[in-house]
Amino acid sequence: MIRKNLQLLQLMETLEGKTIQRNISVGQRLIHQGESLTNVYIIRSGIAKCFITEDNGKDYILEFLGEGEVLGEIEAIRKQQTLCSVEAVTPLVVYIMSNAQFLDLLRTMPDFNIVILELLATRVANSSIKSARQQLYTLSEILPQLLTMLDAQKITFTKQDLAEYVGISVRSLNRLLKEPG
Amino acid sequence: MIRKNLQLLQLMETLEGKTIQRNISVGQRLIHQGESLTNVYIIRSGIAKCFITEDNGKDYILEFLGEGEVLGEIEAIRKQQTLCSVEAVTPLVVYIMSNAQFLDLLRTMPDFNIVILELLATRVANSSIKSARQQLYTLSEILPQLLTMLDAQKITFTKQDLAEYVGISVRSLNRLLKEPG
DNA sequence: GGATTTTTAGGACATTTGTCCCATTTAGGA
DNA sequence: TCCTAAATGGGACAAATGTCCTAAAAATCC
Repeated sequence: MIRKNLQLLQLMETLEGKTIQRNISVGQRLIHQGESLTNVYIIRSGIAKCFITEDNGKDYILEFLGEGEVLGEIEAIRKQQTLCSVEAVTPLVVYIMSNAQFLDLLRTMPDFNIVILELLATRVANSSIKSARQQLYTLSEILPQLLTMLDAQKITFTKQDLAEYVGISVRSLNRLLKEPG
Repeated sequence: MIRKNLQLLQLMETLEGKTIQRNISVGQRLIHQGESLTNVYIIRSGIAKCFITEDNGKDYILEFLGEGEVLGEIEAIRKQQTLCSVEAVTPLVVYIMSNAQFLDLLRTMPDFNIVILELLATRVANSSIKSARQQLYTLSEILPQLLTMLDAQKITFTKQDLAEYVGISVRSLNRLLKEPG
């Protein structure tokens, strides 16, 4: 539900001094879908949501990202425009490095390289599992698990965010929250 | 629709002699979901489908993979069991290397490393876009694009495969193919 | 404190999709 | 060529989800 990468977080701590940090307040948008990025961000603390806005105006939340997760790495590696937007769900502290710096670390620091490889592989795995679940199960089968996960974290999401995460309308979400119990 | 990676294909050609090849016939399953893998495969020719089977017995096709695409790299990098199955849709020729060999290439061959990084980044991007589309649009909005793509390729998929790719039942697919026209 | 905006809840109806089933067509094997 | 199995097409009904709308509750601002 909320991804973390403590390994990378540790690694970033060893790099302090070489990186800049910035604070982002709730609701502020760090990355705008479709723009060109010049920096890569790594979350030091807080939670962000990463979402795609489609032409019909609807949003789909891909993931909630927490400590040690990277933003903009896909774009830096592929040298393309951003495919999603990122917004702070709680106050954020992020490390900032330029694309060039990021690519350089990948090239020259084996530990960093392997951590990013693992992170990307994990992203593929998670997003594959998520979309398979959403396509093959009814929401009433998925929701219980989701609610359990939510209980485990201390943050409360808005209904809107929850609905966008599972890819349904708020109306349907409300219905589901009522009926099965 | 059918992913390819010509860059990696070229790279593999330069490595011939160091790798083994194998032929896979139509319908044969190369990778079984949940098993432990000891090898990484790279498609030299042909098309494979990569799919997840859920507990309720339904399948969801993540991608169709063609020339230069890799199989089992996620598992080799993460050292975990396979998250999906892979089956030959057309006859396949694949390069085979051991996990150790794959990880070694990543470590020692910068070109290989960057190609795999790009490939993983592209996977994340594609799968994100695919699931956002499927959640936010009605199938009747997606199907036309899909059919256009299909036309471009020469292979014909079974209705079953098509339905599993878009995550609906064959019945619904048939309905959609009738009505809008 | 009162006004305003955001969030939450849910009724009513339309649309989409699934399930179950059966008939027809196609492809392959003996 | 005949037989069987797989693939295709579609009817009828059920279930899931969306859309539109309205009202109450909660949060925010001045």
